[in-house]
Amino acid sequence: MSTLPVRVRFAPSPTGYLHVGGARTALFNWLYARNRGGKFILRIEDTDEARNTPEAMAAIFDGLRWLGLDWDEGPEIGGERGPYFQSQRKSIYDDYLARLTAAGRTYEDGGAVRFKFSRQPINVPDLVCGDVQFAATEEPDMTVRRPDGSYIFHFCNVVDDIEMGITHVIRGEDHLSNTWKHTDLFHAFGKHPPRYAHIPLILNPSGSKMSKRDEGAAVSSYIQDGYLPDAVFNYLCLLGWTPRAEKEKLDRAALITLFEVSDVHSANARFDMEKLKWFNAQYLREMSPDELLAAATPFLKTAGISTDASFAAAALQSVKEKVSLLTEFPGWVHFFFREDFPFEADAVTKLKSKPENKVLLEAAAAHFSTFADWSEHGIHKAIEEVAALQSVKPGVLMPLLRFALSGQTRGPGVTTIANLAGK
RNA sequence: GACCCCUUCGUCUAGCGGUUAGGACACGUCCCUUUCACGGAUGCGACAGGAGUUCGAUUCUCCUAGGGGUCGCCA
Repeated sequence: MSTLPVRVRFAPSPTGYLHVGGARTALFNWLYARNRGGKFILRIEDTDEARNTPEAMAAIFDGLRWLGLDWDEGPEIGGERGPYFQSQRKSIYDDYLARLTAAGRTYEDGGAVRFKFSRQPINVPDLVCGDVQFAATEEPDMTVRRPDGSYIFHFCNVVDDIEMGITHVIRGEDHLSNTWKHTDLFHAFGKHPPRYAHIPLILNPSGSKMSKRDEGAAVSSYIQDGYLPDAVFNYLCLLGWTPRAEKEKLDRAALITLFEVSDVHSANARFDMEKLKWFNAQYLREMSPDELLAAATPFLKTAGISTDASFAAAALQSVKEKVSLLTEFPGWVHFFFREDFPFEADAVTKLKSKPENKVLLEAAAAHFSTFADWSEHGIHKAIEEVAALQSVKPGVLMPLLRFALSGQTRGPGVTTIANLAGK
């Protein structure tokens, strides 16, 4: 048994946005490397100059970093086997092409260079799909270099995997049908192909491939929509893989320990935003007040709410089990931070229709103004006293007070609101 | 069209010849409760179809159907 140190790579092309499927591929590669004590390499496949954009490049880096997928070799990090941009590796490709030509495996065709397939049956052993047999091909020989001297994906991909010492290729199943071509190339170079693991695709809720128009296709959308990286990380793991554990909510350390690439399924999985939201809510709830304040502040700021107030962290805590996304916080806590908060129109009409409500509120206000013990306990006691004086149950007073204090019919406990808002 | 992968509740899945087919999300009901939630309990709900192998198929084989993917001088 070979015990080569594991070297895996994520090789995106900077031509659009970071696709959630790509992120999941990166995630599985990362998990595998971390589980095996190997290296996770980031390689940018930017051979198609016309389609590359700086924005797409930034989206890849930002998305991976947001998810906590740090790379051991690659852009901005460096490494022994660089450069890690294919656009900077032309001389290496030239060299490999020369070898192929010396072996009599290429020919020119209209200025382009084609690779002569072996036209033998090819077996692709796959850690996920098992042995996949491909009959001798009848496809036309594959172009590896364009007339302008630039190289084609399949060629660069194989050359780089050889040069970078990649031991395991974990990638989307959409590449499975082309893998025999890569195997043929490896053989032509006199190399053994790496171990392959083709992971299932992520489908949209209607069962077709996720595309830019589908909700949640871009990793950036999760950042914007108020998801937590740990929640997305956890959920993505569960799409195509079931950790051998009693529960589904698992932290990174546990996921690394449990990860086993041969446990990955071979069937495609549909994306379920509701379940992701559930995970997000779970992770939100276990955040400390400081962590939550830090995470939610940008979203509150966007809504025009400053979190400088000393009670900001406590205000967020008071509603954290009511929300699933960071973007929902402003709608739940805005009244803590401003004097002119809006009142729900329907509720205003409904409450005003009962004249006794006015009497009750005025009585409460009068009583509160004389009350000294402004703690949750003290406030609760005061409310009970007012209720007793007015001969109603405290439960009648609570909704009125909540509405007067917050303008809403939902929210934290009345005593909590009153206490945080201050006398 | 050819080739490749896949097929268990609505969704993600457990299962690796004998199970009352289990769990999670969602949904229904009940409890808790000053609202909204959380939480707890409970319910609804699946082996695509057909042959074969076997004492016995969700599980193994084949066929059909369906879904997805690949067949570029895109990656």
